[in-house]
Amino acid sequence: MRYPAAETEKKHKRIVTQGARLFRERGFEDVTVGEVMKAAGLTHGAFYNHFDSKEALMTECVESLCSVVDGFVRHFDPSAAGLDAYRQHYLSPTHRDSPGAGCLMAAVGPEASRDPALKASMTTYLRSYFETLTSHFPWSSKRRARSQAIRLYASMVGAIVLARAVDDEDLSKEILAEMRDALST
Amino acid sequence: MRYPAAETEKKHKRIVTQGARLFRERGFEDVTVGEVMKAAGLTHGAFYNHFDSKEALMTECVESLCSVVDGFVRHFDPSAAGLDAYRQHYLSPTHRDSPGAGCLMAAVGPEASRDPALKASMTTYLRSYFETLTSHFPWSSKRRARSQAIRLYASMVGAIVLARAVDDEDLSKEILAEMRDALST
DNA sequence: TGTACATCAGTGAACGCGCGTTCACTGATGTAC
DNA sequence: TGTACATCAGTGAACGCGCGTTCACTGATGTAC
Repeated sequence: MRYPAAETEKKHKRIVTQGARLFRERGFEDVTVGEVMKAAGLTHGAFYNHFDSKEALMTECVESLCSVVDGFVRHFDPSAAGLDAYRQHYLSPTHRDSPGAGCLMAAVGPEASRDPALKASMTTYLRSYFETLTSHFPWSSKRRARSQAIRLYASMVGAIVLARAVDDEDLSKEILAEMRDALST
Repeated sequence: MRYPAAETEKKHKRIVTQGARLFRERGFEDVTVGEVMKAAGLTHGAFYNHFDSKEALMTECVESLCSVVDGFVRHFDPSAAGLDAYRQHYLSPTHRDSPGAGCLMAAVGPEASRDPALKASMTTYLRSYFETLTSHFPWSSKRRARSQAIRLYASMVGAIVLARAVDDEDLSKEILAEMRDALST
């Protein structure tokens, strides 16, 4: 049947939102088109009215996260305290345990690296992330802002990857705590 | 036909070696049992004479890398210069471009986190890695050795993940260079 | 030492399943008159 | 305003393919005698 015209774009966005969540939770390959559509409240057959392929959905999900991340970072106060709060949040057990709502790079970085189309989107994502961090927070000097943003982000991504890969809560917390201490200096 | 008894163990090891390489290059899920067997010079049907399942091969591959990593790290001189050489190597474009021969955590950390059996193996792997680093290199003090090893390793993993996720050689090199500079202080 | 036979790792066809994708069909919406 | 009809996003069965896994078969090796 024909559906309300205004609903179509809403449904499209819901598919992207759910895809972005599921892909971060379980990886691009493990999540099926049917699962994403079900999470968006539709059946799998309608998928190809919105996207050319699963690959097209994957890249659109990555692209959609650029502005999400930008908005998220700008939520924090543009002060030293805000930067500290951002760091604390990134390195928290809450973030570690919520990959579906967390950092894209830490969740699917290696998998995305192997797919040329995703890699292109990830490049845009990372550039945008660096620029947001560099411009939003007060770094020790203008010249070193970008360097410090890159170092901070890379270190935090590594810490979350390690903390998530580990079975032992104490070891996992130790890793997060070490990185929090290292970066708060 | 019956095969020379001494060959069986050699073939088993070849399967594990090729699996460990392919899984790091392309991820656990994307690599097929047939591909691993072909790389080991056998056909896929013989696989189940060596392993109960693909999952069993995956965990054995991770376990096999514990001693490989230990041997690799101990190749470096147990001095400040040796530690520096290790850092330089880890953060080199060569390592970035050779995931199949490189760091397991940077190659498949997020994917391994989602599989309980792999996660258990990864925990052993990471513990062993930390212990090797802590005991082999001369850190500023005995008390801070473990802290510094954890911080170093997590930071380097993050840098490689980011450097690999990026399409642009300049940006990728910038990330590696930033982390080299940050850690050589 | 020589002969007969049991063993068992390796082979490749086949199975079952789940995935991405396609397609004929549906029927409320929006439009033409 | 009311009526007839074309539209097109959504549905769910179906297709084709590749994967992990199974299995009947092979035949050189190792053993029994």
